[in-house]
Amino acid sequence: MEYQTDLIILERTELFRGVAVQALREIHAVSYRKRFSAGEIIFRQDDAAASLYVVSVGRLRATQTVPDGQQIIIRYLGPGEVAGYTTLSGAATHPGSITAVDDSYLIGWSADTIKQIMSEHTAIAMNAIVLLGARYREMQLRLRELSTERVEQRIAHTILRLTAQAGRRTVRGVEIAFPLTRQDLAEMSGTTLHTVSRTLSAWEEEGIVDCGRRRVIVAEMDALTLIAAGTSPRLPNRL
Amino acid sequence: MEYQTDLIILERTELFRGVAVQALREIHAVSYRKRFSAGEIIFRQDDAAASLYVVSVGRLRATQTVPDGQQIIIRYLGPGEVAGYTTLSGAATHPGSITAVDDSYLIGWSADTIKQIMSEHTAIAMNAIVLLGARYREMQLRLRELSTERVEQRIAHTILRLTAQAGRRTVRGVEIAFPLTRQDLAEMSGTTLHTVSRTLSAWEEEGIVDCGRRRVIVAEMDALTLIAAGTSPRLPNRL
DNA sequence: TACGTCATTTGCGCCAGCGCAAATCGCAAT
DNA sequence: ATTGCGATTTGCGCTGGCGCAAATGACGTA
Repeated sequence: MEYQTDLIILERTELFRGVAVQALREIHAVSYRKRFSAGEIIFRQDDAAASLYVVSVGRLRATQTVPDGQQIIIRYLGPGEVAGYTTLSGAATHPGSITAVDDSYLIGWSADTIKQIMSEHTAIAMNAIVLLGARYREMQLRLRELSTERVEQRIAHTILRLTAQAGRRTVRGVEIAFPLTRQDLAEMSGTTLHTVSRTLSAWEEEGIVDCGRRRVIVAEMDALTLIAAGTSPRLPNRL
Repeated sequence: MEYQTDLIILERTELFRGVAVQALREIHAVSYRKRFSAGEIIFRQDDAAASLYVVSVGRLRATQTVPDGQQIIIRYLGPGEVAGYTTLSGAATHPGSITAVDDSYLIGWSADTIKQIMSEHTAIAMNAIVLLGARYREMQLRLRELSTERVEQRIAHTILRLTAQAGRRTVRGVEIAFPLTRQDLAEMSGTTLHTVSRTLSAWEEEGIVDCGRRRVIVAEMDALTLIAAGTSPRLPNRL
């Protein structure tokens, strides 16, 4: 049944979209399965790029670290998403690290295998192009946000992005479906955990969010969207 | 001879690397040539992504604009570089604008044509993946810089990147080979033209750079590299 | 040569958000 | 329960760098 599950994941993965089931079986046959516990490191920054994974179960976090210890979070990866695109694009080493934030099962291929697969299946190469294009565009957007918006807007955008990617409807609102500290939010928004904390407290007071330890629930999506757009009334002393 | 020149450009373009000359001729045969004067717009943000260009002669600037008029510069494109990768990756519209900063000649293909070409030549699809991967990594790097570094370092990084991309050796140092305002530098570094001006003035005083109207020459590459790395002595009142 | 336009420089004041530090809280394990 | 650790909150002071505005300078044009 793991076999079944993995096949279903592969079918749904952007990278393998439109590939015939028969081909998918072959691709699956040359893959390997690997388990990582929460906190384990999948790739370490600057390690040789030797494999590519698709997340089957769990969640990963991609980060970039600076020598002095600071780091930023590039993105989170959920089921069906691809970790290690660097392996596709032929770079020698990983530009960042990838860590499991939940216990995770990954489906993997060696660099050679995946290149072989791509050259045999044009559709997959095309999918890779689409996938990388989308990520590139997302980065452009974030770069723009970071350059032009103030902290409150950026935090709002970050949270909105997370709900879109891993939101779960609950009675109290949309919950981000994995543990997330203030520090994490700060590393995604380009600020400090202190500022995130203050901002969330203010929003909580207004009933826009409802959050606790490592948990964020968005109660009023619309209000958050307004803040993200920068069109919010901008209360004189929101903080 | 334009035909000759274009073929040489295509041969050297990352996108067509490793493609047989014969195939390249065919690819060239289905392309069109287009001239843009300095200041003309090649793509407008949110326009339909209908074509892809390779720069033959000249230089382009890719930007992203926010409704309120602010913009950031994503990158500059010189001879041999690809404008409109969005067309490759199947997005409906351009995520930003592209403008000619010098008089430029571009070699273009329609969206359908380029997709056709890619599906016939796997090597080109692979090149596209490499190309997008490199750009994605560059964006990750810039995002990290913008999140973790202070203005002075970011400006230094920006200038170093530009010299690497379009540097020209002169007796006075390495010159950035196209007109570049303080505002442009600001939009690449995530700051304001005022701060860029102040910073350059300080550097000029120390003999690190030598710049004028729309022109930057780096006299002491090493000093700039140190500043970029954040290891510079950090004079108490550098500004 | 004079003029208009655009780029650049620079002074000055201010404030968003950072850094530090201390207190509190919540969860898990013993 | 108790203890311990990590997450979170919050107060306080400071400052990097922004915003405004005015002056100056460089270049193209008539």
